[in-house]
Amino acid sequence: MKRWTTGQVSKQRNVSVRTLRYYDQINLLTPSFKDDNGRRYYSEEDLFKLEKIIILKSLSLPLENIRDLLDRLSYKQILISHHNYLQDRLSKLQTSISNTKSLINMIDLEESLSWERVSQLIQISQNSSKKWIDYFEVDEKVFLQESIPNLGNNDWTTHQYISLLRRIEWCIKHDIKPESDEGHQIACELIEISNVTFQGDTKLMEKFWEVRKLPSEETGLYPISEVVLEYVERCIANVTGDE
Amino acid sequence: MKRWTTGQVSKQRNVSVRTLRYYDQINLLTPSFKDDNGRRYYSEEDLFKLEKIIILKSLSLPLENIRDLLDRLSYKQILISHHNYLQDRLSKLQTSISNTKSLINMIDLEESLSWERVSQLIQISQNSSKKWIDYFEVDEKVFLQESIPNLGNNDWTTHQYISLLRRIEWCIKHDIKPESDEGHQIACELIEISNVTFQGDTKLMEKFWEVRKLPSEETGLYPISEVVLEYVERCIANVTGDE
DNA sequence: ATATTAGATGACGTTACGTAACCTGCAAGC
DNA sequence: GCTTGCAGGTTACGTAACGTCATCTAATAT
Repeated sequence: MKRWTTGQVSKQRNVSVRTLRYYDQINLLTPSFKDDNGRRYYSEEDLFKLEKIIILKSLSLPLENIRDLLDRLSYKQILISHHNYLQDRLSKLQTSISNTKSLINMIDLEESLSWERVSQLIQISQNSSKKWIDYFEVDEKVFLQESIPNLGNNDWTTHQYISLLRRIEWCIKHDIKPESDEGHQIACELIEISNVTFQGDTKLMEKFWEVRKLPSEETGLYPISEVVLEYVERCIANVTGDE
Repeated sequence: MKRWTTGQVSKQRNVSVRTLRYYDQINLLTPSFKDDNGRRYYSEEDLFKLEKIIILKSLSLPLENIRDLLDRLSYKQILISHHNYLQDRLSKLQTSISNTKSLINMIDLEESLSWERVSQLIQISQNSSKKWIDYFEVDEKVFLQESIPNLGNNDWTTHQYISLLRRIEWCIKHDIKPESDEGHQIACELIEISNVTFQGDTKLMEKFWEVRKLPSEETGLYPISEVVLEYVERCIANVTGDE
């Protein structure tokens, strides 16, 4: 049976020796064997445990909780929750990116930017209200989401739409034509989002846009005004007619 | 001229009152006006400054550096570097997700998973070697990258490829046929990556795959063995012949 | 024989605040 | 007039997850 010293584990797993000693100290990961001189030796099982710890830590749950959970969770459970977590961050990131792009565009267009605009856009991407525990209860839901991705409760699409709609409203207000560069960009992003959401299922997509036209009380979706819809259609018509 | 108290700013910008006092304390953001009683009052300019701070903080650069930089950077510069940062994180996140998915798949296939596999896949997505400064020097490069995305130095595609190649090698070693589900999945992901990279330019794509066949010394790319290439081609043939 | 490693321990430092204890000025209600 | 509550203030200590010395020991390399 092989055993590794702190230094070896440190290099292999890319954690500091100090960290390993710390984990020993707080009884999170005690090496399964100790020398007469107090040297730590880690077994293969210990390494697996460490791996678990690293993953759980990346869910940003505190070490104290990890200690309590570690033995009660299977590798698969951990990985799935990790996956949930990553997906969540992905969606938020994408919203952030889209907003940041909008801001940069606005600066280019306006030179100076109005205060409300900035604060509105930035505020959305802030607070990460979810706690780590949220990534666990889901269970089988993941696999469902994997086969029918990004529809319904997965909120990144929604955020994306809302962000785009804001931009469109802003364009309308500032009388920027759908034929302009900004209009072109909006169309492209809209198409991309639709593609991601419906994965090429054009029928489903059309149906979705039909639903969008209904008042929001009936659908529970973010309402879209007639003006915006018209604008969107003109944007897209402009692009698809292009080539 | 309007002025806001700590409490108002706190609510509006979603930072704690303590944070505002702290920023005052360390001379990062001193309100432009103070009461006889020591009450802080923030001007609109102060709020803009706070916004800058929040963005810079999200680049995870320490407050001390922010203090030194704050007045020397325009809003646009900050936003662009922020954008760079977000893009970087996005690419890493996507690699992480892909790796995590692979791991989950492996558990499903093998029930137990081999140690080396796990560690290999996880290690890639770790250390974020980049420092915040890296997001600044770039300047005009961003816009170039925006028009020709994901080619060359942008390393998320590379990571994706490498991760996929690892999976393929693993499949070959375990004698999993390209016609299997796993093979199908690999083909799908390959196609998706290619689409993202080349944005539908099939000619460029084919050329790229030709280049891939050359030995790596000449191209500087990650080398692909003949076996793998053949496997890939069989996977893809299998999918495109499908429907 | 000596120098260099690779390990160990103990103690203090760090960041960006949270939190508790306690004080102040002012408007509203009794 | 008095209390009460609230929104503001200060001072001071606490926190997480280690990083960073300083100092010590055992084993290996030259």
